[in-house]
Amino acid sequence: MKNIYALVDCNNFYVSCERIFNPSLRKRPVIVLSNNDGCVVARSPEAKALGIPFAVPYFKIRHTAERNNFAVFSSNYSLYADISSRVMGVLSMFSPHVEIYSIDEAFLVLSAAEGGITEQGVRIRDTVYRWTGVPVSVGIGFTKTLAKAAANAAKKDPLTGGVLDIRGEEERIKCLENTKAGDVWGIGPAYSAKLKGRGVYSAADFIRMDEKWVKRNMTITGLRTLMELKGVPCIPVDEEPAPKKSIVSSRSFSRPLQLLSELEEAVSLYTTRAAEKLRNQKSTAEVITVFIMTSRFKEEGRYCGSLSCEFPEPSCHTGVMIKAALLLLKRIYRGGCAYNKAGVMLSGVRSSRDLQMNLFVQECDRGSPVLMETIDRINRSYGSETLFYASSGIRRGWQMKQELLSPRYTTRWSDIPEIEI
DNA sequence: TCTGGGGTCCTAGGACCC
DNA sequence: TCTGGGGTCCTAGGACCC
Repeated sequence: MKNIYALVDCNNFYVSCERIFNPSLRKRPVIVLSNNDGCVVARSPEAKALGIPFAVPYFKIRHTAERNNFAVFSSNYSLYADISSRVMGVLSMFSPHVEIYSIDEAFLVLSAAEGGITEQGVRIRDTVYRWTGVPVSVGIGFTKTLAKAAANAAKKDPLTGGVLDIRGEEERIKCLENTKAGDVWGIGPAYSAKLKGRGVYSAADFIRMDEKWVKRNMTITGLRTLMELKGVPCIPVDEEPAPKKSIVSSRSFSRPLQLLSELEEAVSLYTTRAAEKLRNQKSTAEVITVFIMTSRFKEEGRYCGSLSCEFPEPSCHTGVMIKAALLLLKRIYRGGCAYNKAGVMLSGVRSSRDLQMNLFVQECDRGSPVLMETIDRINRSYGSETLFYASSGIRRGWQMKQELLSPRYTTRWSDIPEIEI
C-alpha cells in the first residue's frame, strides 16, 4: 500500500509566536528581524500585503514600517523553540511517524483513519490552533515533495482553508500547473534559471522533462525531485534526527571590531557555544576552524581569514578548544581591519563512544570530562552562562543587537504573562 | 549608520595505493 | 607513435534547505 504523507507548516511562524501572548498584534502588520536586528525573517500577512519582501535589510524598509504602525521584534529563539516543541507534541498525536523537518515544519505519515484522510488534515489544523495558538497549513500527497507543494498551495489559496489533499490525479496536476518550478522543494535559484532557459516554468512543465537530461544537469537529487513530483517516493521520512557532522557557531557584531582582545572574547564565546552543541549530541570533534571577516558589503579593506588545526586527540572540552581557537585567531588576525563577523566551526565530528585517544597526550592537556559535565549541569539548572570562561569577556560591548526583544513568556519565570481578572 | 545563521548532499578532480 | 587498470580517500565548489 502507498504511504500517505502530510506536511504541516506553521504560517509565518515567528510572527504567530509573538501573537499568541500579545493579542493586540492581531490584524496589525508584524515583522520579526534576524540576529543583530539585520533582516526581515518573518512577516505577517498584513506586512506582506504592504510589499515587505523576505530577507530585506530592516534599514531599507524602516520608513514603511514606521509609517504603517508595524510591530517590529528581534528574534526570540527561546520563545520560538518552546512553541515549536508544543506544536510538534500535538502532531505526534496524529501519527507515530513524524519527521521534524525544521523549527516550523514536520512531515507525518498518515494511515487511513476514521472519517478519511483529508478530514484528518483538517483535524490537525484545528487541533494545533486550538491547543497552541499557531495557525498551520497542511499539504497531503503520495510523496514528501508533493505534500510540500500541496502545503504551499494551501497557504496561498484561501479557498482551501489551509488544507489541500492532492492524492487525486486531477488535483495533483492542477497543483503542479499552479506551482512555479523554482518553488518546488529541491529546485533553487540556479536550477530554476537553467530550467527557464529550456522553457520550463511550472512544476507541470518540469515533470515532462527528459529524465536523462535532469540527471545529467541536476544530479541524482534533481532526478529524485522529478520522480517525487510524478508520485514515486524517493525521499524517506527520517524520524531520528541524525547527529550533526559539523557544528558552526558564528555571529555578526553589533559594531565593527578592530582590537584583537575583543575578537578573542567573541571567538572564546563562539567556541564555548559550539562545544556545548557538540557535547549535547554526545560527540567529539577532530578539527577546529576559526574565521574572521570584514563586512561583505564594503569593498574597501576587505579581508577574510580562516585557519584550521587538528586537536591532538578528538575533544569536546571547551577549555582545550578555546586554547586552540585563540592560537588560530592570532595567526589570522590583521591589525587595522574592521571586523564585523567571526565564527568557529568544528568538524571531524564523531560519537564520543568510538573515541580514539592519543597515548602521548598528557592528562593535564586532555581536559577533565567531569568539569564539562558539571558546568553543563549547572548551566542547565540555573540558566546558560551561570558559569562561563573568563576569556569570553564580561561586558561584551560587541554582542549582537536585540533591541526589540519580546518577553520569554514561556521559558523565564519573570516573563510569565499576568492576567487581570 | 544599518545587510542572519546553520546545515546537507553531490560531483569532479587530484593524490595515492597496489 | 606507443605510456595499465582499478580502487579509495580527500577536498573544493556548487547546489539545495530552513
